[in-house]
Amino acid sequence: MKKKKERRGIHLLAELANVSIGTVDRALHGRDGIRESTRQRILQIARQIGYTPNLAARALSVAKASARIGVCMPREIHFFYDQLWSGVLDEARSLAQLGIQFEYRPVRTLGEDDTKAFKDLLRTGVNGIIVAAGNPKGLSPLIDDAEEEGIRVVCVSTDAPESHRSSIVSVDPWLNGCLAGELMGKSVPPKAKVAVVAGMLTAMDHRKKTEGFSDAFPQHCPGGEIIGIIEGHEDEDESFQKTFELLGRAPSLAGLYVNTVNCLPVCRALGARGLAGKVRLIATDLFAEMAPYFQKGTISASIYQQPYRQGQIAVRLMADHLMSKASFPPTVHLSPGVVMSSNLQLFREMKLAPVTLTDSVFQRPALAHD
Amino acid sequence: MKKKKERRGIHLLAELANVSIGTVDRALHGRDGIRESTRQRILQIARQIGYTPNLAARALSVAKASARIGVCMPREIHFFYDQLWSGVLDEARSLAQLGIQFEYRPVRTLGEDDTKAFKDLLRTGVNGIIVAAGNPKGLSPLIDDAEEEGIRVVCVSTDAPESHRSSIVSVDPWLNGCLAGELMGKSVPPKAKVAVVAGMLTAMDHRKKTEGFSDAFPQHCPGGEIIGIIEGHEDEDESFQKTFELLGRAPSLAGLYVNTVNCLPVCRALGARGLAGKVRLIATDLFAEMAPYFQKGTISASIYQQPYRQGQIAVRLMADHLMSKASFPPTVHLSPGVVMSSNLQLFREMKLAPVTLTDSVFQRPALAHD
DNA sequence: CTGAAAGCGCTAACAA
DNA sequence: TTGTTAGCGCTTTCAG
Repeated sequence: MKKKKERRGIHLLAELANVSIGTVDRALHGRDGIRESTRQRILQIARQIGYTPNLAARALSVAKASARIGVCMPREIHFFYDQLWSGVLDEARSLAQLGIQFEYRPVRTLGEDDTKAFKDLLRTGVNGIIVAAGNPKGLSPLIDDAEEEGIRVVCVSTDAPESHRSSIVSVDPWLNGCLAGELMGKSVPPKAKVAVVAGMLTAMDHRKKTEGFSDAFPQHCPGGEIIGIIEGHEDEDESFQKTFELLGRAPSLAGLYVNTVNCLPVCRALGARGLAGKVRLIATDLFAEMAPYFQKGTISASIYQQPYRQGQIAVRLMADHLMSKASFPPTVHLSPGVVMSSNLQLFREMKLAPVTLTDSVFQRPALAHD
Repeated sequence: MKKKKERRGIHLLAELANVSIGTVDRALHGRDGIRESTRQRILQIARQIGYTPNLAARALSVAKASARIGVCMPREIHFFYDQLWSGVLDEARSLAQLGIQFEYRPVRTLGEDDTKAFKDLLRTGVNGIIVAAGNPKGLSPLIDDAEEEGIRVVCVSTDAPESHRSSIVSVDPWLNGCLAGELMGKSVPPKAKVAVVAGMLTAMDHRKKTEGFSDAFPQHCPGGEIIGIIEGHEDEDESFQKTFELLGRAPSLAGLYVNTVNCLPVCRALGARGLAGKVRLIATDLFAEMAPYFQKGTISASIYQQPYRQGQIAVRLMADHLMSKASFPPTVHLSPGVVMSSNLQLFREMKLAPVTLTDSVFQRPALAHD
């Protein structure tokens, strides 16, 4: 009696359909050079036995000819973007082992030269691009061109809403403002007067956040009023002075919402007026230097945009598509986190850079969370 | 001129060290049957060229003999645990393709028969176990035995702190309570009186949450006072009645913290007293039926324990260890999320179960977030 | 102690 | 239109 070897995967299918694995491959991948009837028969069987491809084998097989993902995001070493990069790089590392390659084109600051970097990526022949679109007008036509040629584009953190990008991973800025507004509305007394410190209202992101705040705050604070909107233009001195001046002018101010990362000057202005802890300050994003202000109670809460996860998810989205033809969700809107002094220490921004000791040449870096 | 083929990985090492790939393998894996000097030489070279193993190839090669992970968690179809299961199952699915197998032993409710299920898993010969330790006293010795034999145990959501489990993935209950306390303290006026609705204080988890709340609340509400702690014993009627009664007794109550998932009866009691929206209600966890109470303002906020991510992370931790000898972080404490009406819709509990259309037999399910 | 070789499931190039 | 075959990088077994 001939001992029949137990076959699996594509071989099993071949055996069941009485064809060769080559034919099975053609059927599964919609390649041509196969009779339609055979293809249907094979697909039918595949469905019946619940066939799923072994991705490890596929990755191994295609090894070099595999997918390449281009990444274009701001470098700006502090604050938000280095976490975004961490998320991307961590995820990239674990995908590298599945044969996916990465091409990085950091730009100095958001929107600076990003069209150039984007074109450059196109030229090097990537299959997908992840981009923080700081400059949507300039980028949109390029994105459309790329998509036209089948190169999928995922925006991360900053959108190019007019373009035909495949997906956007971000915290919706309007909602971000809403959450701040709700939190503020619930933590100041009725009829309270509050103000907003923005970067510059010409930036879509800051405008949307301000709008969200203005929409939500009155709903949660009966009779509440927004008595001022300051533009700090991301300048330390300007932010300080304008805030300082506002605090002088409106001594009854109950709350301040800073919708940019630049909250330190505002904290100092509050301190200088002796109002630290008196005025509810809701900030945006998180970085180590904010910690003391949380502890002193100067900052009441911060709306955290989960940069690490944004990076991680953008990469996974693209990789899942490239590896398994997964379709893109049109948008992935993460919920912003609320940071307060209680949970402050749990955020990765507060951790010392971990000592990564590679105690063995064949160890993968440990899983990171955020 | 003979065209020399470009070698990679283990073959490259072999070539450089002038040995066969078999020897390289022995060196890298600390297997015996190799002279110490050869091993050192090979490791040295590996380090120099920055060798990293191709995990896809490894997975493919070991295919069947690969790792098996056992999972033991409550089934309880509603609320928290089905999200925990989703996280586990989604992550499991993508790992299945890398040759990792899963063995599931759901228990009916937390702590029920979990020692039996755990023993069962040990018997089937898994290499790692993920368990929601509802019954730490019973489980601890079993966990210790398992670890003794090299079977790594990761607790998820509920800890067995006395045991030698390799890691715990959870939201720290004390901190959970703290965050609720801080949020409450900041959203009621000074000298406010608030109360806590717990499940039963004999449960460690509920006690810790209550403690955290009691620690944090007074710090953030000058003169604030906790005037009552109710035990609802997870019983709808009891919770309703006790809350209703409390609200009658203490009409000046400004806030209520419900530290169990069972907040609906409390919402109803508030409604019955005409206090919905007047008393700040901070709940715990999230499920679809809570939505209308958010919209009406009955529930001011909820502390979200990220069950989906807990499951996901526990699985990844174990897989990374089993596949790449990654070491376990002793604890992974996630930050709880704050759910308010603004961001409510972004949580997976609020989404309809998505229609997963498998438009191709070889498609992977799309990435899920939380 | 070390080398050689088979095979994991899949893709791609070539043969028939 | 279909079949055959050579790898992808690694583990494992069997010979030397």
